[in-house]
Amino acid sequence: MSTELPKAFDPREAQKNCLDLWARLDLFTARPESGKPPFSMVIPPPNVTGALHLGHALNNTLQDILARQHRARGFDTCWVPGTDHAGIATQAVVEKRIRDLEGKSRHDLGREELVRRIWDWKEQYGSRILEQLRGMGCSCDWSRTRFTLDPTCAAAVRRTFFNLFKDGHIYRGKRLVNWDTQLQTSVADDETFVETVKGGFWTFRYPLVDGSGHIRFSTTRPETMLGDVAIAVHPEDERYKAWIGKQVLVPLAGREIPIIADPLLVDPELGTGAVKVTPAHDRNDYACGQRNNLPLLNILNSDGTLNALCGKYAGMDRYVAREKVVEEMESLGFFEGREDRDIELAHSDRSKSPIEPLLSDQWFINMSELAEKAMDAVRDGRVKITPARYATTYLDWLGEKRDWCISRQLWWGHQIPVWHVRCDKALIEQKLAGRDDIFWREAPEGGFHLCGIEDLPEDLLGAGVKLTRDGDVLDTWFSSALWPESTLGWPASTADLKSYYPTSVLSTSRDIITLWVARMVICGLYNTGHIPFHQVYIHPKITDGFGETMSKSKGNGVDPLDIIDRYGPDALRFQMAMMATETQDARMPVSNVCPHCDTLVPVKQEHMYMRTKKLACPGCKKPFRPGGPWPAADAELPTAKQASDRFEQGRNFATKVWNATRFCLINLEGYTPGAVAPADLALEDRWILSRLAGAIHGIDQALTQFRFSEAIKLLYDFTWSDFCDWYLELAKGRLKHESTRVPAQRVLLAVLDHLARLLQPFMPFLAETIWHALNASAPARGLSAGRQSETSVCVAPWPIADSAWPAPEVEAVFERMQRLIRLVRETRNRYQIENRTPLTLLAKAPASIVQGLQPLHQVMRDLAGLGELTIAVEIERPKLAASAVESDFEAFVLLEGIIDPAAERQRLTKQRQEKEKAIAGIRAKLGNESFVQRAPAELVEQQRATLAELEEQIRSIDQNMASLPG
RNA sequence: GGGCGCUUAGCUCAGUUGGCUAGAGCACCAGCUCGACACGCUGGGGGUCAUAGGUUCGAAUCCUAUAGCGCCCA
Repeated sequence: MSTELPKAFDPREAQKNCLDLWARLDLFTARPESGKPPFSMVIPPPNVTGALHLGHALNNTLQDILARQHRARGFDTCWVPGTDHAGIATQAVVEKRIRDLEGKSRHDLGREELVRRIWDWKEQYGSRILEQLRGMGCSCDWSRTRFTLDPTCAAAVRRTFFNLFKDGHIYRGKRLVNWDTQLQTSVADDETFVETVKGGFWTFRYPLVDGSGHIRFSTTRPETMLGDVAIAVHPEDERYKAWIGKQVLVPLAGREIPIIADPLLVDPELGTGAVKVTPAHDRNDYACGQRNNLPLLNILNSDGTLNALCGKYAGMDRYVAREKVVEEMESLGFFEGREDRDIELAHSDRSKSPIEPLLSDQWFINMSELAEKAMDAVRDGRVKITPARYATTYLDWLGEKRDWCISRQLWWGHQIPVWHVRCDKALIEQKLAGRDDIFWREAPEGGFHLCGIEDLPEDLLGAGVKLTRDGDVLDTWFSSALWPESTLGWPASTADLKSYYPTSVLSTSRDIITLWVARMVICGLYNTGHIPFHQVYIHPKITDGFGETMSKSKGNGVDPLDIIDRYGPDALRFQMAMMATETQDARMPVSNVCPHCDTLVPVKQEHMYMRTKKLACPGCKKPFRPGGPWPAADAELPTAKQASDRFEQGRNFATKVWNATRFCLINLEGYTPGAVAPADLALEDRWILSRLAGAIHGIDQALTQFRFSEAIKLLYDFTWSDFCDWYLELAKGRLKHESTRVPAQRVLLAVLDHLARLLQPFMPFLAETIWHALNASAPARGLSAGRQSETSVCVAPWPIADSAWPAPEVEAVFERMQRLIRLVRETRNRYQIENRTPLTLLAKAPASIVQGLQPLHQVMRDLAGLGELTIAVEIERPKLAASAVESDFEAFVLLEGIIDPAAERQRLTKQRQEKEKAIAGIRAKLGNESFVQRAPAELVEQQRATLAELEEQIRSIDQNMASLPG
């Protein structure tokens, strides 16, 4: 009953079939009631608006390997998928769309309508990336899919905020933020970019109040003089030492401010050595203000105009005011001059407008106490970070204990559950007595802050006292920080929480160790009293061929969907695992795929950033547009997809495994399942089982330590070099004879069965397809009793090596045989002897080795193409032979009769003459002085090297001639 | 400025606590359509392990310095 498989593995077909099968069998749903030990992970939730990129492909392949391997090992595996609402990124996408399509701003729509529109968008596109992950084979528990804004997560956010507020960890304070005056929101540091703009550098002076002189200083932003609260000088600066503590007058404001000493803010070598201090509008000044207890004077409105504090400048745009201020200072005689200067200015990613540092009211979490506990969790090993060096990143950052600003001036997100009210304290005390779902405290700006677990009605305190809800939303990282417990149902005490929290492993990228990992530990400990995960694995980064991070705007990225399309999901996963080495980031050279002829054209650096608009294919000479950040399809030129030939290895491997299976199934004639007694195992069977045991052990070890690359390499080498190159070749002989066929089939199938199961976590589509092919032809297989196999390889048990398999002595014998066969093959190649011509091999070795090799004689004859084979303790040294002398044997491949010594001598003589001729040519060149002096140095060097090589070759030829008899 | 990492074959990377002649894939060369596989088979060439010192019986591996590259934080 042999079934012949199609010639090649079809990844597309396999993907479709497997996804259907897995969905139908519902294999990935976790079952806390199963009684199995739990293994759980939460996915780092990708942005809802996002699409799959290589980083996702990498991280989720690695997580899936862990999930699948643990499932196979009998763990109740729960891998929670989900997406993140990604505050500003998502809001910006939808806002831009509305602006483009309808010409409306968010203020035109209003808060409620905008949020509704974003939800619409989310419903439409929000599951795209999860579908793509499913297409990669990720075995998430899709029934547990979460979204950071869904009711379950919202409940966790609400409870956490409430508790933190009640416990006094949350406070309201002032902070300098990056203010986008156009969108009128603060933006995070990583949402800004720096651009050089033309600006000015103005020098002014302020008079000392006691009339003893003037102090000169320079600035790039003259309008901020309206908010100056001090002039700072270096304490060691002899020019100003005497003036420290004196008062100067800010002429525009009529304000007297002190001259202070600050060694950190002031560099006495630069400019005049005196610096104006505007703590409300500059980061460095702010820090200086904190150090020196200076007041904060905010001079800006949220739209970038000057505020009421600025007198006659109030309401004026800051850039207009800049000019007016200079004019007035000049008319007062305090202006000294201006020079042009290039200014490095931060701009908002979203609106492209210049960022204004602005002092504003924000909500903060005080980190002093919370951070310490999170540090302890890593220090005492409850949370283990791999690679260990990243613990430093974690600890250093938490050690700074910088308070976490959790408010954002956005509409998309969890609105802060705090209501402001101004009324008598007595009223609140009276109305809220006995309420444990509402907590209140006095607000620093006057009135009270009320925090509720549920939304509070406006008239909570009575008709005359209106509650106003805080308009800000929480930082997206706030809800992400609760992800491990919120996805599992906290604050409710659910079965999931009980079974799967703390989670087993968190796998993520190194650049969010601080933003995300540290905060999850903080919140997990605070909310549940337990760490959120036992292990943190930090995966490497994939860069392009030049070591640069891949990005859309650079056009140097590879789209995983293109890779799946071209090479299949298993090839993508194979390569991702292959690249996950411990020490360093991996480069992935990127190519454009010629749309005309499918040639891979490597991306060069000059092609990036749309610098090259048109490329000619080196293959078909036709033009195309390189892939990358192109705005829209070009009617004139087809745009290339991007790919990388690195993925060929995985594709080739899949084909190799496929064909090994095919071979096996073609040779199933007469197969019956049944046990193979150890005594019935041939030497090569014992060898492959020993190798298999080694591979299983190595893969297990590697995966425990997150050495994904090592694991897949072991599997690759075992499959290709041991199983295919040797074992299959050896089995061919036995499969031909009826007497030896059945045991050979049984072992072959057993090894292939193990291979499919080992492959499953890494290349699940391939493994599953093979599994089904095996099930169709040999549903019962295995060494012991011919075990009936599972419907899906995903639930087939992870291989465990039999303790009887490892056989180092067998491996030693086998390895000796391989060396002997290679000697014959090498000789054959060297003398260009046809495969059909039988050779004679003589080997001299100690008795034990002679005996060990005895069972392999037939196999050696087959694989080396030997007519005669003698391995003995005593051998007469032959005259004409290729020889190898090794520690455990001496071997000769007879050439007598194969090669006529006279003809061989003639051949060698001719070869020698050719070499001599070449040498003569090069010597002539090198002897020519003008060549040596004027030719490029590397060319000369290369010629010299070639000369040396040729001379060496001549010596070898001479030795060969000398060994010829007669 | 502070921290972390990297530099090994033409390219991309392995190389675990120091230990035989430093490995793999791709690329290259030669030869193979022999009943799994040309996305393949067989063999081959190719490395001063960034540089300079040091520790050691022994260093790609440990230490110091230098050069170059990358990332994070300020």
